[in-house]
Amino acid sequence: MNAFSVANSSIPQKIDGLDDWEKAIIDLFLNAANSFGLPKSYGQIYGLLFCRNSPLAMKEVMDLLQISKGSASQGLRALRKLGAISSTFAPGERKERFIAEIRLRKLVSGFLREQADPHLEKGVERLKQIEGLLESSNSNDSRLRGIRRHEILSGWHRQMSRLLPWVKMIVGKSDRLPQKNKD
Amino acid sequence: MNAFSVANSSIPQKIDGLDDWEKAIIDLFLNAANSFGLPKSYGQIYGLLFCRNSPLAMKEVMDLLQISKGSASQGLRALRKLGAISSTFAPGERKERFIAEIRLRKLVSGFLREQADPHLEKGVERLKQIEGLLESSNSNDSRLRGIRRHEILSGWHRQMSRLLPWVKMIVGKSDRLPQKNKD
DNA sequence: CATTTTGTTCAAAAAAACTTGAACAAAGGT
DNA sequence: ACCTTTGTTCAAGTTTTTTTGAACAAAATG
Repeated sequence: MNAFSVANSSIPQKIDGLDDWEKAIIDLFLNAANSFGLPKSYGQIYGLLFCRNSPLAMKEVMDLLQISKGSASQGLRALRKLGAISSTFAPGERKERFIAEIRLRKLVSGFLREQADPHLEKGVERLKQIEGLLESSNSNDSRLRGIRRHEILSGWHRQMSRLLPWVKMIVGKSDRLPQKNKD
Repeated sequence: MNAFSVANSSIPQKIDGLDDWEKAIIDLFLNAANSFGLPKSYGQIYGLLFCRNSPLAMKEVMDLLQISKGSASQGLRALRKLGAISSTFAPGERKERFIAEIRLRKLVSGFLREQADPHLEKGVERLKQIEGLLESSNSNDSRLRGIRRHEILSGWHRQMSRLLPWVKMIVGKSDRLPQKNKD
């Protein structure tokens, strides 16, 4: 190993203030966000905070990920609403600093609260609307079909309403990581 | 009620071969598909089939929903892959006819099989990739952070792998509809 | 074999979603 | 009061996804 080996291409790491493994994790969350129907930038932001021990300010997020003010602002706000990140104000400082929530149970329940629960509520309205349309239906065989379908949808709605609380409870109930018990 | 009342605007129904309640249900599934990250047209197609007792051919789907050949073809194929619809060939006929799967358990498990399971598999690869990057990391405090994060992600992966089978089992396990026991 | 029916594919058009950056507001500091 | 820092909002620009329809293939029919 001579002095040149440090410049060797096999040791890339930390080009833009991000380690290679951090980039990989950020990319992982970018893809995950996508599959959850969230904007890619939300995934990047969460991924970055997930990697870090200390809270980051919005400016740092913008610079490290090279995303715009608007994306950073909206992403951070949305993630906080989801309960995926939380913010702290360092004493004396004016700027808000963000940190990732890493408890899976919290992440899942936040996601379900923001995404699934509203749908269940809107579902109730929808069902009522369909009932209404069935009332004012000339009573032919179509109406009976409609009533059947309404029953099926009501059943689904009931089942989903039962399932979600279970999911929220089950995830994270199991053993925590065996290794170090730092918390 | 005189002869004019049948033309009254308060009795809309069945403009394009679809009853009002059917349009409402189709719209419901359109929105649902959207929230599941599927194209709207998939929702419409499923919604239409959900409403009907007898199987529909692709042409009928196209005409009733006023969507293109391409959308209908791709939508029907994708929905069948998801297990959300099944197809039959009427005896003697050449054309395929489609019918909706209405058992929630089947719908959920099909969706998870197609959407969630692949992600879990890709997750294993990702985790290995990150391990790799951590190997070739100069052992500073960043490396330790990386190892921690890798552990956390592994834990999440394990938990999700455990959760999904539960969800598949739980949904639909409960009572079927109380009313008529026609099946 | 020519024709009709049924269905697939895929490049281009249309629509939807996401990101950007400039304009604006609020809160300190000097 | 003025400047700087921090953050929000939103119209316009960019990217991604979805839809369309024309070209193609396969199978039955006369």
